[in-house]
Amino acid sequence: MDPTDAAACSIARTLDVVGEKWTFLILREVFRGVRRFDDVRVATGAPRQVLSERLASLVDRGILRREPYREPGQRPRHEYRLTDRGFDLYPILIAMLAWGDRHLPAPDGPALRAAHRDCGADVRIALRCEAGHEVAALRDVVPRPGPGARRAQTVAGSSGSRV
Amino acid sequence: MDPTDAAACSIARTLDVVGEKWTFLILREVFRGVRRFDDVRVATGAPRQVLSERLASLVDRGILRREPYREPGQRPRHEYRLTDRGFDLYPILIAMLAWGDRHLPAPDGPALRAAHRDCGADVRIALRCEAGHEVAALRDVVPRPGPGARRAQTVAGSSGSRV
DNA sequence: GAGGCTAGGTCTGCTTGACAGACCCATCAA
DNA sequence: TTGATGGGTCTGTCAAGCAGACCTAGCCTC
Repeated sequence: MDPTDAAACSIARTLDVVGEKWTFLILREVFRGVRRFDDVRVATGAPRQVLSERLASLVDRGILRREPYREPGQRPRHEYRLTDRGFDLYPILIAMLAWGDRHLPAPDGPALRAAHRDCGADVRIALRCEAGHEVAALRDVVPRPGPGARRAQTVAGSSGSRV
Repeated sequence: MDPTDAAACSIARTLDVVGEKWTFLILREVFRGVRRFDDVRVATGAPRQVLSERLASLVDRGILRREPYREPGQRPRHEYRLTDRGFDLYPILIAMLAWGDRHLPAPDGPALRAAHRDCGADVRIALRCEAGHEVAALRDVVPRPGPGARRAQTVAGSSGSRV
């Protein structure tokens, strides 16, 4: 895949929207229900300017929406909530959580879990193909060119043997 | 979660390792079987200095390993291969691929697919809890504090109603 | 009305990383 | 020896991050 194809690659497009640390940390907080500017700022450690800009960008791109609210005795304020489109980013965060839990475990165990609402057990990523098969091993997932690929190149051909 | 807890959060730890665009793009290429410095450079468009530094960092952190090889008539070279630890990052990329396919589709369709080796069908992320339940909706995944959380705070308590 | 408080935003100057382009070094073949 | 080149490093410029300070607007109290 050369940069021409990279433009058609969904991973690259996703990265254009969320491919940096602060954005992911903000999404983590919003997923957890932390929605106010200063709460997010304290939780993530993001500088105000960075946070302000990222929140605006996420709203622009339809991932978050600003919801006005007002507590008695205070001025009107806004909180940030996920759109459906934003909610669909959750698997990325769950996958990151899983990788970190497994490969970079914290001494006291994780601070955050993703749990199944009904039974409370931890939620994990599973892989399934559209024909309905369980894909048990990551090595059973292979990259293939899709319809938007521009060259007739074999994906794994150019650098020798398989992954 | 304040920055103290953030240090125990697996998402943040994962982001410390892979939380930026170039790293993900490099991983995409290596997952696809593109392993040589210049091939990765051309495919990702990364400047040499960035690529060199990121590759070294991924090797340092045990995600990639450098494998020497030598083609007849050429000097010794290295290619970059995934470690098992690196391979476990695949679900993150698959989740990104899915999000991009769905929310930012390319006009000609995706350039890259993740396919099931045995049957060729597209692989997708599914969610399952450790008690064995299928988690059909993302909204059935709820954040919970884990054992490493430092405060007795309720996760969703501080900003009002649920996500 | 004035004054105080503060949530969220903006500004300034400094630091750090990205980036383009150039250069460098080591290994091979002729 | 020379020439080619893969992978790396260097230099100067630009852009973003960052700390700290400042600003504005809406509310309340006096």
